[in-house]
Amino acid sequence: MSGSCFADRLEKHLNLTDRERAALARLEENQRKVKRGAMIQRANEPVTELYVLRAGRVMSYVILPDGSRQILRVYFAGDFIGSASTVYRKSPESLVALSDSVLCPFDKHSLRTLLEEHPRVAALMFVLSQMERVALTDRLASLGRSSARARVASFLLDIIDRLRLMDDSITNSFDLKLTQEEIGDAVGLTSVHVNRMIRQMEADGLISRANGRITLLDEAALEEIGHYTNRYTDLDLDWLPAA
Amino acid sequence: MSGSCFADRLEKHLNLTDRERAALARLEENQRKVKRGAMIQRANEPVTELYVLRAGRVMSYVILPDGSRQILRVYFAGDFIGSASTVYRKSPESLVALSDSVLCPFDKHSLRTLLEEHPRVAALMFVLSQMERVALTDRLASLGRSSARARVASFLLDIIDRLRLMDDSITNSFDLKLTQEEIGDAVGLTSVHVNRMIRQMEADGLISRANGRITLLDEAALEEIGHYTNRYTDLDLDWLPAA
DNA sequence: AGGTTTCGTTACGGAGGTAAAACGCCCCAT
DNA sequence: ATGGGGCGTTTTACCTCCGTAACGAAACCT
Repeated sequence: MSGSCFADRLEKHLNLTDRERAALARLEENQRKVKRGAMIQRANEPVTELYVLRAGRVMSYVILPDGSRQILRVYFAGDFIGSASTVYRKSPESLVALSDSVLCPFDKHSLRTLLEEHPRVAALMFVLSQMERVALTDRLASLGRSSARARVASFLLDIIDRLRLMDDSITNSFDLKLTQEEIGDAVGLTSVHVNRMIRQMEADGLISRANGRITLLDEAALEEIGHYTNRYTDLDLDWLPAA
Repeated sequence: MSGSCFADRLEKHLNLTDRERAALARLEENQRKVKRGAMIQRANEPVTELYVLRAGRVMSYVILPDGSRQILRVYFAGDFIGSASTVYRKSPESLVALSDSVLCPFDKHSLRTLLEEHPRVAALMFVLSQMERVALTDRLASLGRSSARARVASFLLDIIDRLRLMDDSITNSFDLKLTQEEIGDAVGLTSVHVNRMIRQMEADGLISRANGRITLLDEAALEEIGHYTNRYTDLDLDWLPAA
């Protein structure tokens, strides 16, 4: 239990000092297991905790007053989740586990201690939230005007690129753990239409499916259809304060 | 020219020390005036600068390969813009001035110096980008499934709430500085439909218009229609490292 | 004044939503 | 193992909301 998956993730982008790595690993000392379907945070309820997601899958969403659900983001191991609760008294979104997961909870005041002792970590958190901001603007552009096909294509590509960021062993297939209705709630379509698009993409030889796993057969074509470009690479973090 | 509008903005939420205020004011020493319509950053081109927007209006957008434009956000005096360029080598979005504006540019390495000397500023920047992240998720929810009416209503409310955040003298009317086509590109509609919605809302007594200014007559009804709640208040920043 | 931009309005067509039902599949209880 | 039961998927028919294209009116520079 030595490693910190959060530290591992950050080290994809920059070098950490031993002290920083140790401080980040300390965030993952407490571990809480949750089962698939468990509510981790409920929108509009007070929260004080945030989490490193150590294993599993979690999604965030909001329910609009008309009852429709908008899935905001799917998180994977190594992601830093619930971070809006650092800023807001009440959680702006709900968090639910898509599969059995391991969370490492810590409260805002541990965060304070961490930031006081390791100023550079604050800059890292700024970088992470900028990356997430840009990812969200890409989703925004996708929801604004793109066709159903484009929405589904870019959604799938975004998922696989983020999985690859965490786990080098990912090739071109993954287990989504989302129903077609949930995909619809993520990209702003009904399950009926998501189904049409997926089956069409399958017929066109762009993807294939087998027992829950989706395989992307022609990513270049999907990128074309989805107006997608991977933004998770090509970072410039040289300006970060020296270790 | 003593004040710093960026510092003023931050002080709406928390107390700064004199040293911090001075350091932030230093970011605004260089000022560059740009005219309406001027391109400040172009998507996919290398950038090294970011800006405090001291006066005027700026919008960010992307152009999708099919030619459609998605306006991501409109910025006002006191906003911190182009901040994605701290993380990415190439700007993920374009920035253009909606009115004659005053920008205070500084490069990533000044930012580094600032963060090294004032660790708490890094935490502040984290907070700002979390706030923006949440605002974007609200827009995302609005674009996902909401009707044209809802999109326009929540867009107008978001604008006025952000104006109020900066300027207490704003009451219930503002000069949008956007054409109906631009509103459409922000909320994912055509100008034809934006026009239908605006005229309908005017007929319903929810808004009124006079020489470019829009007045929100019934904000409660607009909030209902747009599924909108103001997220710019009710922050919890007590956990921030002590000054 | 003259041209350009923005606003306003129309008719039509299409992409995607709605509703409903059948089908497959996994899981669990008997 | 086996037979439901429930969830997810697939399919159909119909309909609505919004986009497209086009044009005239108004507003706005210069």
